[in-house]
Amino acid sequence: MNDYLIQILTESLQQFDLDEQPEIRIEEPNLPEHGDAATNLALTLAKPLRNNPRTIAGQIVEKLQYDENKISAVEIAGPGFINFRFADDYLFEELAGILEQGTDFGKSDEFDGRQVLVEFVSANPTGPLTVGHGRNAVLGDTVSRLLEWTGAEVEREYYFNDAGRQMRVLGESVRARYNELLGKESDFPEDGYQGEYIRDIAQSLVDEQGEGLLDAEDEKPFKEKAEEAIFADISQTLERMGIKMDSFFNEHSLYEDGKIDETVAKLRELDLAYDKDGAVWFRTTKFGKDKDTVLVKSTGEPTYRLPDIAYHANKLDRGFDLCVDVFGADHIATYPDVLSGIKSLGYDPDKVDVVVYQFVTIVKDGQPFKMSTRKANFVTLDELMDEVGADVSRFFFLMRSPNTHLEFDIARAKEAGEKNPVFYLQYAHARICSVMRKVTEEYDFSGKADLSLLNHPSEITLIKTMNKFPKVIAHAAKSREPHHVITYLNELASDFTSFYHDCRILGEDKNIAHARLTLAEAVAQVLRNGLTILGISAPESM
RNA sequence: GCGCCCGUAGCUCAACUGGAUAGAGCAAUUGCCUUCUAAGCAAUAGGUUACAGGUUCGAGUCCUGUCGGGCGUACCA
Repeated sequence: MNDYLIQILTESLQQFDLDEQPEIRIEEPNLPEHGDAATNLALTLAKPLRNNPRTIAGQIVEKLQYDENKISAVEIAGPGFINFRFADDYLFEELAGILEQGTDFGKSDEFDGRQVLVEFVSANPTGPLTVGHGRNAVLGDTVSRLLEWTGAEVEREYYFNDAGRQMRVLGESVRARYNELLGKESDFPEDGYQGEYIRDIAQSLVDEQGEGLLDAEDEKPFKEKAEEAIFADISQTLERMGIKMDSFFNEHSLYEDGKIDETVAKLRELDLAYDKDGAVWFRTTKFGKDKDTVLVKSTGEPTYRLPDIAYHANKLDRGFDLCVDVFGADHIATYPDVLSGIKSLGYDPDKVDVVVYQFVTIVKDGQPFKMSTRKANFVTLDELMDEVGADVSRFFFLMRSPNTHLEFDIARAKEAGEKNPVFYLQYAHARICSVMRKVTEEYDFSGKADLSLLNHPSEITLIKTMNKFPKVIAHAAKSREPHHVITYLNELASDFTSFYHDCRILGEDKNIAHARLTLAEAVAQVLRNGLTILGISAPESM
């Protein structure tokens, strides 16, 4: 419809002597009196044409030729908006289209054929995933789903590093617990991981190896065991949330294939890297920073920035058209350096895009809950799902814009009723399924329903709301903001329940019942498609 | 100090990226179950969009400044 409006408006614009074609934007008015679609075209033309917007709007409308099967009215309103009203026939056609498209309704070709890598979670295996990782994981997965719905081919990747200091400390922590379990002296590392899971891992080592590791040369066997156990745990947690990674990328491989050294060498060639005080520095002052940044410490160990640059170069080498990174606001500082780095190396930084999300605050018993992985004072994702389930968890992580702090009120999420917004959507779906079951017992429909019988305001509103779905998905995908889908589904569910209360199906005349049932089926389809994108189930009964 | 993000109803948050009278949910008040799920519907109340300027036909949205909050600002990730 948008394309059609733009087309007829463009034709009408030919009456003017314009230097360049203005961009025509169609928007949806927030008041129903203002029609179904509107354009501010006349307002933007006021300046170049040096005329009053209302006069221009009049001239545009005067010459406008439109199909009355699609548009029933065109009005000029306010300062010079042109408002369009859709014809009912057009709406009925669209409604029939929704059912024809079925599980594909909402898909578009916005990102058609593009190869996209979405990197997310990327937590080092030092402990169970926490609620903070949860937001990351669900955002990454849902952004992936959105991109898939808009035509992209998506690979989900998990980036990790099992070679750094964190992992060494992890190994030492396990070793200390292991010794402890065997009644030996242990010096638990000062900044060690204190969680109970460390003891469990140590215990399994005792079970498997007995005292065999007491005189191990270093922490390596402990580290390896921990990594294995923790990764198994992480994968299981992700699976529970409906997340399946396509690839795991170990930072270590960048050292093995020489990419780290290569990156430094290239930066040196460009005079963007230099030695000072035994370290290698990245000339970030060239990119507008007030300080240069260390790439390789004097110990010879790179800082995280260097592998990050090499890793992104690697992603682009693999031929992806777009690389999306999902990370928390605390990592934002490295992002400009990575972009500067890959740009210097000759890659297109526009192909890298970042979803930054703000922190999650868990509210337990009305009190904010401070978390720290090392001190083992956290809420794990598994604990969260034990409490509220995967559907509710996903929904809560997605319902806010990534850019805003997320307050996760466990008590509220646990209420299976009114206060919990997830159920509102699922309930609407379950209700439709229930009606469908009952109606098909009572009636015997054959052929297609006569949709022109739908003329109640609630019915018309519902159809219009459904028609917005593909646009919402495309917008959410482009902006990488899944919360738009939730906002939309709430509106749809709300419009449906109004319809449900205003218009009965069971007990009505057969033809009306058939038309309304068809409408309800379409709503169920859209709800299902939307929930599928969010990774939330659509139960048939509750 | 500097950089990034944010400040919208009592609370948690939207607002199609500059459009018309700023919207939902929760909490509050009031109606509605012998009829397809009341996990619901309808209605009322709640606002100087932190503050002060500016840009223009038009600002919650853009620019400047002030105040308040979060996160960075490590040879930690």
